[in-house]
Amino acid sequence: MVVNVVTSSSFNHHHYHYHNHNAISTMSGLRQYHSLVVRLGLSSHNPTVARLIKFAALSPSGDLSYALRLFRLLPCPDAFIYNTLFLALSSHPTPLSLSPSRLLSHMLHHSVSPNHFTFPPLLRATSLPFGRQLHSLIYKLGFSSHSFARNNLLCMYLQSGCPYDACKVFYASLDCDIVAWTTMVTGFSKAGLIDDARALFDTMPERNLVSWNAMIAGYVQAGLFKEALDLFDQMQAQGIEINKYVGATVLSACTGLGALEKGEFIHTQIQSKRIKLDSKLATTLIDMYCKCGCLEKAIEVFNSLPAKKLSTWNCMIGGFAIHGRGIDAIQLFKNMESQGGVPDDITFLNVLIACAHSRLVAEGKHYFDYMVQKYNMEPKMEHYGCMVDMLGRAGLLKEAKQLILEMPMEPNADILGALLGACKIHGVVDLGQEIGKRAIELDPLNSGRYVLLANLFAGAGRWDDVAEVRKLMGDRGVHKEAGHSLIEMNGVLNKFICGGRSHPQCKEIYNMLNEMLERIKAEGYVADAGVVTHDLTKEQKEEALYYHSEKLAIAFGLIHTRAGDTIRITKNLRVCRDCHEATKFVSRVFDREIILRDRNRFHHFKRGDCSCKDYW
DNA sequence: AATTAAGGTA
Repeated sequence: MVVNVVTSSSFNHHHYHYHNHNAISTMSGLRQYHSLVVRLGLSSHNPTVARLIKFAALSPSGDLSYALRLFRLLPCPDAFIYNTLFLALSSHPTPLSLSPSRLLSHMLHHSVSPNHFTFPPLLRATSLPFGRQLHSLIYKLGFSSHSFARNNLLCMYLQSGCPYDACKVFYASLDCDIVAWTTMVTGFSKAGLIDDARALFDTMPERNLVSWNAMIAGYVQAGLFKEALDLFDQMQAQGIEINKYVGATVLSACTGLGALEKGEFIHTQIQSKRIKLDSKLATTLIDMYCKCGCLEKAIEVFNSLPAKKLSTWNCMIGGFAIHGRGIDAIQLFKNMESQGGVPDDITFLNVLIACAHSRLVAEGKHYFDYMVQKYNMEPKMEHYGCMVDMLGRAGLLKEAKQLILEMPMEPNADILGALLGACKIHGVVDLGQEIGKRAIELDPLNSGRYVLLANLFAGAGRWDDVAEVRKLMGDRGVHKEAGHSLIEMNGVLNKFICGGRSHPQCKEIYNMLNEMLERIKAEGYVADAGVVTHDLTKEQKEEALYYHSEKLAIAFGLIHTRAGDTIRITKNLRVCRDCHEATKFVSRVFDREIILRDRNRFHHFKRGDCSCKDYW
């Protein structure tokens, strides 16, 4: 743009002409415009410079340091400009040289009065203790009943871990709006006060889709998936329809439970309402299909996406990994690279998990080196953990131990736990004892390592050591996590615990279970009493095994399906070897495909075999 | 001249 002679009378004309037809869209455009502004002698003209600051400070393609330079050149910046900078500070991820409190001091020192656009972004840019000073300033300046200021004040206290202070503000105000209520519900949930969140939710004077989603998401984040789905059902019963946020929230609840039917129902609603699959929703949907055992459906959704973000690739690679389809995971990784995708540490973690679960040791080693060589990435603790798991499971215990010694960081309990798990699989008691004790000391409240160590001793017949581990657990008040299995049938979730008798169809289920056991025994199944470590008689051990929650769930599944059908079960812990054997027999004898999700991965049982090839 | 509450992957 060329400007020749500009007289004061023609100036406004030129200025607004530019303004209307040449919106700033890049930093280089902004620089050009800035030089024009300088030549026009407008560098101190607040409304003009404000436009520049706004773009530089807030646009994703902006440059905050440039905005600050422009600001410092202004002799008398106005409230709008300060507010714009507060907004920028509140949305900037990294801490800057300019703190919100210094900027506010500057503003007050220059006698610029805050207005009702000042405090909301300022509160979001700060935390305690400065937040308290803002609180009193808001009162002094008379903004305490301004809903935007108050709502952001609540947010500030809640995000600073002070729900009590938020409560004081909240309950002192008689005219809280729906945003304030919803903010409190979210804040309580995030503070772990899920019951208080629900109590607030139940007493809200009005609710909208955002409030419903906040409460449902609170349950999901607390791991209370069943409660999340129940609340969603209530929401739908009131005729409220989903949007993409609620869709994503509820899908992740389905994922947590392995509730495929419900997940499919949500997918159908998303389609019928023509909700666009943005990257978050798509990732959630793919993850739901992966973790509910429907890998083919996940692939279908994945392939239907016109553009794939890194998170989407990661999710799909992870899906192949947990289903034991290591080769497919690697192939997908290669496809991603060939399409110009750049992997991150999660991508590599998923590739390594895929290798570990599919006994692809050479490939795993290759990708572990490759992430360093090709992408210059530093393997994190999790990557080492995965390598230790992979090597250990494959029986390469010495290599696994060596890797732990060579790691640049101190191994944490997860790393040692992975090696302990390998010792358990391969019956290596001495190393397992040493590693197990260290793992337990590092993370004494995790029950899993005690159980693993006790089982390792039990396998070697070292009952005194078993008793010692159990006593240690008892003394520390650590309890073995109770196992349970879930199976969804006609939209109803059925939960079974070991030896449980509370199901309405209890009698039928136990009859079926006994019939099932008789038939598979006739086909050669023998109970593996070695996995039960209590000091019981052989009969008692078998009893305990026979009524494991997954066997109850399978019996229930057999009642409600026919030959050729698929039974899907979600278990919260790892499946035991005995149940794994029994399930193989059931798949053949009763001609069912049984898809079992355990804590770590999927097992697809078909015609007497499992997809994990007994490697898990 | 402009603000606030809700979602996913590891």
